[in-house]
Amino acid sequence: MAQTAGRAEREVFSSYLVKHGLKRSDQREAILDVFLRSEQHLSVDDLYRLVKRRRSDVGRTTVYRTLKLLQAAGLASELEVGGESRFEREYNRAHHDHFICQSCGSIFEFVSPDIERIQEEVAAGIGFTIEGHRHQIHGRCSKCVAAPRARN
Amino acid sequence: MAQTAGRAEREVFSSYLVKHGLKRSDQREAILDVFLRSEQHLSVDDLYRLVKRRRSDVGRTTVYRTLKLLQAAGLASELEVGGESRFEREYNRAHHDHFICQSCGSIFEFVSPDIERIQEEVAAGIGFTIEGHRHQIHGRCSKCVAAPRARN
DNA sequence: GTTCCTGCAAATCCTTTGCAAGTTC
DNA sequence: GAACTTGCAAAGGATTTGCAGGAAC
Repeated sequence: MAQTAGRAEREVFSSYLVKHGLKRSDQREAILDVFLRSEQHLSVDDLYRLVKRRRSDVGRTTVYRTLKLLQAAGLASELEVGGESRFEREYNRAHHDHFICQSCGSIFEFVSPDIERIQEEVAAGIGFTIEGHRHQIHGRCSKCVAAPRARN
Repeated sequence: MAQTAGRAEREVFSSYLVKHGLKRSDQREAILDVFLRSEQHLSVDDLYRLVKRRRSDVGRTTVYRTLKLLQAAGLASELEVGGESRFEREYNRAHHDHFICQSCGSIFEFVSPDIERIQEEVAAGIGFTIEGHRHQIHGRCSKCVAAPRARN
């Protein structure tokens, strides 16, 4: 299942490399693999540590470089949470925004066609052409509201 | 007018200092002054350079430190534009979000009660309690769409 | 006088870059 | 074999911190 889920992405990455005259490497495959299997919204360091467990000879630099490739190939997208960069899968995923719990750090995704539409209207009102947006809502998730022993 | 506009803020800052056992200083006054008079959305460096013009003996460190105080006193709030921290006046200002033109860099503010309301509804749907949010829309402003010679 | 402030330089933190050695095609 | 990759160490850029001297109260 996880294999299947990642197959398309692996092919996209392969094609991207070929198309740009780049080469495959074990490190790149390990990083992509870990990225695809892991939970969403990992920081560079999360990813680095996870990959390191599998191949102790991978350097942070390569993780940074590979993440750039994954972004360029449309497989990963970056978001910023509390001043920290995080990455999530991007391929074939619909646009969405994020709720972030200040207490436990968990991230929930949401989409609101209404908000998207109103954005367009407001933008049109001042002649602004939208190319993208970033919408993060922070607060407390239901668990943390119920049990208010905050993590920090 | 500018004087009048800033008077309340100057008093808030004074009270904040007294209340916390802190002291006034010429540097702090100069920084607050420049901050209040200048355009919105300045970077630390913008502010530093502007203050430096008036008092060449002000250090970057003091600008950083004073900005923290202004935030704590509720006079300034931080936003992040393209990986760069920027600061805007916060005191007695209504909540608003930002359009950012990728081409010329200008920032427009907007508010949509509808979006705010829908946010609350979506949040309520998953039992999330909102404490704040950050909503930035990027694209091209009307000027830059009309005259597509981009700045960068 | 005590406590707080300031600027400088040094230290962090995160990310990128130069480079020599190793891989891929 | 030519071109690309890698990891390390060094360099960068933004922000913070230690500290000795100076200012405010």
